[in-house]
Amino acid sequence: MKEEIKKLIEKAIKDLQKEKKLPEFQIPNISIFNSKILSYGDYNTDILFKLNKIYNISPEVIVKPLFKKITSSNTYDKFDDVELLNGFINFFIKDEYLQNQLEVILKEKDKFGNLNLEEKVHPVKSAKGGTSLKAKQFNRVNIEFISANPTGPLTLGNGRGGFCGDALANILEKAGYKVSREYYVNDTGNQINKLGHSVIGDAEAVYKGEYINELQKKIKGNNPQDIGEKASKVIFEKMIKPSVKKMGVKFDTWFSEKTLYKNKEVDEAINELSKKGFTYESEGALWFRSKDLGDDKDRVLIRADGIKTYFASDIAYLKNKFKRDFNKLIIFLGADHYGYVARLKAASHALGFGEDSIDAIVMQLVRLFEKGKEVRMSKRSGIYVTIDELIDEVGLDVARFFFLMIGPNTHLNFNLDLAKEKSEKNPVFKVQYAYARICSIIRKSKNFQFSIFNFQSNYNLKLLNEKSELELIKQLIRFPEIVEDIAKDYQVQRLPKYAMELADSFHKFYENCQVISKNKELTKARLSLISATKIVSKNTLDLMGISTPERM
RNA sequence: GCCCCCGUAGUUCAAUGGAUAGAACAUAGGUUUUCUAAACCUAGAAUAGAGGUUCGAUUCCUCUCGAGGGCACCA
Repeated sequence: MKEEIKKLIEKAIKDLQKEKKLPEFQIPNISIFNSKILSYGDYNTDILFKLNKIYNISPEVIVKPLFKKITSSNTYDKFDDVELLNGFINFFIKDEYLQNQLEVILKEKDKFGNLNLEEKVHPVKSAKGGTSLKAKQFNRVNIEFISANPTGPLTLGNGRGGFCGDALANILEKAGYKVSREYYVNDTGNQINKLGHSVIGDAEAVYKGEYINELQKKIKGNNPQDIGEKASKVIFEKMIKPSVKKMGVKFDTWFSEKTLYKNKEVDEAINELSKKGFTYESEGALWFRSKDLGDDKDRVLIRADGIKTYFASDIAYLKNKFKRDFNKLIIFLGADHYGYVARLKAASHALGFGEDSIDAIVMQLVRLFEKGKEVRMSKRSGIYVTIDELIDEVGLDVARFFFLMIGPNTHLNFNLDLAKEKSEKNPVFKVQYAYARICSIIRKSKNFQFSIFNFQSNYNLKLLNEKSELELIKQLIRFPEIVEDIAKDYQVQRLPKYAMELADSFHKFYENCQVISKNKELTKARLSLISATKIVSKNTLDLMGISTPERM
């Protein structure tokens, strides 16, 4: 709907420009809002303010002709009213249009909300000022998340990134992108050595916890590197992979850092940077000129002792991803890895891939609180809550909803006791309950020869004219808009919020309208409505990876 | 010291620069002979502080206060 209003306004402005009633100018991005207040319609736009601000077009000049243009086109097959108020244009959707949308939902079913966003990518301006002819398409997306070192169990922080990454991947797929989920396994390097020391239990031990004690029983020896590798394999296979499975996340690729070394890709990457003049030697080490490319300082690729840094393999990894033909990389990072962003973008630029091919989503850390005081979580101290513990305590659905509700920029204060208590009152149940209620009604409706699978277009949907019925349909048609918004700004928390609003609208409808009644026509119309609601609820919950119980 | 992020109701969180700042939990009260009361209805309750930009600021800018993270030839 938002898209249609946008087009309507764009066309009106263009027409006025053709008629010389408006000067030529590039039409800015037109924002369409869901109105918060009934009297302001269903949707509204602030475009008049924008035109005034950007092009200094005084309202007197534009308001009347534009408004006339909008209202004179065949607008009224969709709107009851388009009105001008306080500088906003408010749109009131026609009931009939809403009622007809149910048929669309019932036909598209699980495909309702599918988009083709990659076709809408804007042309890119080149550095010289011209506009490049080939529109840049970010349609093959690689999304990397969790990527925790194989040195210990997955923590709440890993879980947060995991759930958000997985949900975003689902949403991007829904929006029409080809998406690949990837976990980067740092199976070589210094931390493996430290893990070895920890298992041996010598003076250089850094990791602590029950699992280290367990590993000590199984793995014997005194070569830290050797033991570290063995231990990390066990951790990866017996802890991380099962946790990921428990989280309901499926990765397409588990990418091993080691293979980058085996295949000489690290050397190749360094050579390429050197050839292009982005490196120099100093104090016996090889440096990358990241400072020239927007980073705080230059970074070491090969240390004076000949060991390649983690960052060197990171560049090789970056190159590898682009070589696999991905043109958009999304990387979820914990706030403690914030420093990577600038150097990764620098590396991407140096390798000849645009900086805008990489989107780093920095998730703020999860902080653990107990009895009002913060407990510092760290794998090294052995104090942390694992994602397994949380799922065991509250269940997967609650855990997912819990993390998805919170925006990535928010510092999350976590209290396990509160989470347990909250699990019984978690809003996810309100959403699932709505779904179960719908299923229950449909089960009871068998006598009406109604089925979602054979919706008859002769059902009289015009009977759906109660306020709560129309409000519910308005929620339903917002679904594709929500998918689009999230695909663009990655703010995953909009999805659980929408799920709650949808459930809310359904529960209100349920209180006001009896679905199964003696009135057969009305019953069929209302069954159509709740069936459409069932579809959209399921589509929403599926994107979040949350189950849809038919009974509760 | 420099960089990033945050500060919103008693609590946990929302709000692409838009109109009267939303939920949930908690608190106080109400609703069930009708399709599931894990629901619905009602009430109270918030933008850390001071300036600035704007027709309009929770949102952008500056400063102050407060919390967290990052600034390695570690990963």
